[in-house]
Amino acid sequence: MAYATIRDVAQQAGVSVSTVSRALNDSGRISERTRARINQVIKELHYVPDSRARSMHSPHSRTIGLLIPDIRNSYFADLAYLIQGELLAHGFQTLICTSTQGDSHESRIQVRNLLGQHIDGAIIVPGPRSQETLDELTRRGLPVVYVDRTSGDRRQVDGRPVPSIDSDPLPGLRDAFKDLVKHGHSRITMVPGPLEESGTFREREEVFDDLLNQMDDLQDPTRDVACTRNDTPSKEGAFNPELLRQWRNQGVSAVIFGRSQDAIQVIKACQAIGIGIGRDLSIVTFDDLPVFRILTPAIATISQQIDSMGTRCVRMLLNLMAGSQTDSVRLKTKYLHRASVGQPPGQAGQYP
Amino acid sequence: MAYATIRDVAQQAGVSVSTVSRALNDSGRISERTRARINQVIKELHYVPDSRARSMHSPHSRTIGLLIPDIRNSYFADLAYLIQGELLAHGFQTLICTSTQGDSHESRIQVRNLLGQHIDGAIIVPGPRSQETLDELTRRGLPVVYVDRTSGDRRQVDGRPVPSIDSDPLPGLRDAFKDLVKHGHSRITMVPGPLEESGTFREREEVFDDLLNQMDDLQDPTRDVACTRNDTPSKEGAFNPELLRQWRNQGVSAVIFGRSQDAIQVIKACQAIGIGIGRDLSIVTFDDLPVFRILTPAIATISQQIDSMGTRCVRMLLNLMAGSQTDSVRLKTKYLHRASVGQPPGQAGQYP
DNA sequence: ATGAAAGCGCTAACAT
DNA sequence: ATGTTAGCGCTTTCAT
Repeated sequence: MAYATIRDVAQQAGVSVSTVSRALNDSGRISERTRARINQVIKELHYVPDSRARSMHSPHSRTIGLLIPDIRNSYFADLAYLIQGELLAHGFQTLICTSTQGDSHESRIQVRNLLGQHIDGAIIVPGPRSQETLDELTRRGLPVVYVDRTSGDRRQVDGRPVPSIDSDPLPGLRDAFKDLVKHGHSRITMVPGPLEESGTFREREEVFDDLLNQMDDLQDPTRDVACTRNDTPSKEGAFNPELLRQWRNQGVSAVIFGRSQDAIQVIKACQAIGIGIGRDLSIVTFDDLPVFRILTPAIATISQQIDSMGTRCVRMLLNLMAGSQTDSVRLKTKYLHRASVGQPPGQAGQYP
Repeated sequence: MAYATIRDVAQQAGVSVSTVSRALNDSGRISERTRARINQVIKELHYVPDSRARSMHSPHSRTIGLLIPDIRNSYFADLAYLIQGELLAHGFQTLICTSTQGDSHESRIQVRNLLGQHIDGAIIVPGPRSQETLDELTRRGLPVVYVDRTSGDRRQVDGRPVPSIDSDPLPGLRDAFKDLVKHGHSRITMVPGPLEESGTFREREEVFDDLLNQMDDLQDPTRDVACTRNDTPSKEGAFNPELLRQWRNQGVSAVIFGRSQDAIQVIKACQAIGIGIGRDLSIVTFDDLPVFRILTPAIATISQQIDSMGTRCVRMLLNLMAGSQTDSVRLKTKYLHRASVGQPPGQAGQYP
């Protein structure tokens, strides 16, 4: 139960604590003999240096905080996995904090905990909590990197913006659009995701709107769609079972989802009431989760380069901690066509 | 960048450090006036007490280590989520450590890190690493609970066994068996999962074998299956694409998976080569992941009560930390029939 | 009710 | 090459 201390080791080895400390850190000169003796004792006593006491001297705790909305989402789980691995490779520990999306009380506690640990930096997926609590972190000039989402134009105490790494929805969204049009869809709508939660969802919606407008001159029918969207009862931007009926009434034949959870909801709902995905309704969603590949039909996705997101954000943070200026990064999204995109109903046989 | 210290607060408030400390801990008597003044200064300075320095006095760090094999597995992600939430509710921080399953070097580092943090206890999903590294934790008499799997009959330094909470495969497996037989299957096999990784998989296999033997008197055909299994080239127990051909040759019409990953592999493989699940091949798998509900056909599962597993293991650990004897717990598994279980090919129309 | 002083486990000057 | 001494930020006697 009782942890052995450096003093126990010193005593047992018949040397002073500082000698043991030196042996621990390879600092200063030590005779091979005493070093061997000390290591011997360390083994015997199963001594492990107390990293807390250790970190009180250096300004570094070699611990990075990772704040993610919900680890149960496989997208974030992947991200966490990658980040923890990368950090470990650089000798840092990761303190993963997941908080229930909405619960600002809980997230406040989490942030407090992080701060209390005197973390060296933080990697954050900004959620709705951001504005309220994140200042607590950035205020002190703690190196922080935003991942997957940006969060307005938050600035650190020194006036520098918090660098972020996220993905540019345009390339993927554009190609998704093209693919849908190619398949004959003219009434396309979007379920962006909870708009109030992150600017990411808002941006996806805006880009979608822009694309619609650009198509305007070429594809008259899509015009209607823009109107369609305003009638949407889910102002929040998340999916809502009511939407299915509405789409049917308005002749919407394709939907793009800004958030995988919503897509999954729709897939379930469609299965329940017998709407054939890829036939009655074509869908595309952001985030290329493993699930989407094994569903029948497979779901077309707009993939974010999650691997490089994970590794690069760590690099960015380490850069920041080293004091160098670090710019925000946008990764390209990539559209992956799959069978969930088919022709609109009533056009069967028209197109290969 | 610089964190405010208790001294800064004391100075600013014009009191001594000990007074501030008292205000922080609600210990001792303090006049309302100074307390208010101190809290005021704390706010102004954004002071957060250093939990490391704090925990050096009490023998408690109020931090629990959580060791899980792979956070990307939604089953473990769920578990981690539940556990972290429950611990937070009890005022504990969770240090989540995920390590690549096989990498014993990495897991050793992780364990070192945990130990260095002077964690108050640990919740562990024992993996292959167990035997080698877990002793490091239990040896000191650190309160440890095993979750989801047991790990041989490891004992702590005081001779007490490490309590574990896992699930009894029998109820679910028995019902799965019944259901398969009811649907007319007589050649059933199992892919238990990586046997060397955990006794859990071995147990599932053994229970499966027992069930086969029990059926022996009643159902002659299942006898063949027992033989089938021994020919299996994957001694490790994990799925292997070769198996599909083999099953076809041997007339295996139903497979039970001890591990969801293997089931997912098979589903993919079947899709690729056009084997119809629930028609050509019936499958059942452990772990009722969300994926299995939305696949078509939906996959029959043997569900573990993950929610109570998550909350109860925390209770067990807290109990242990409080010094009380704690027994191991086995939760019941439950079979959930879904469309992935149909009749064997060639018997269509025979059974409703 | 508050302050002074000792000490938690460790590191980092200073000695020697 | 090793020991002594002072802290790191905090809690906790023991005084006052």
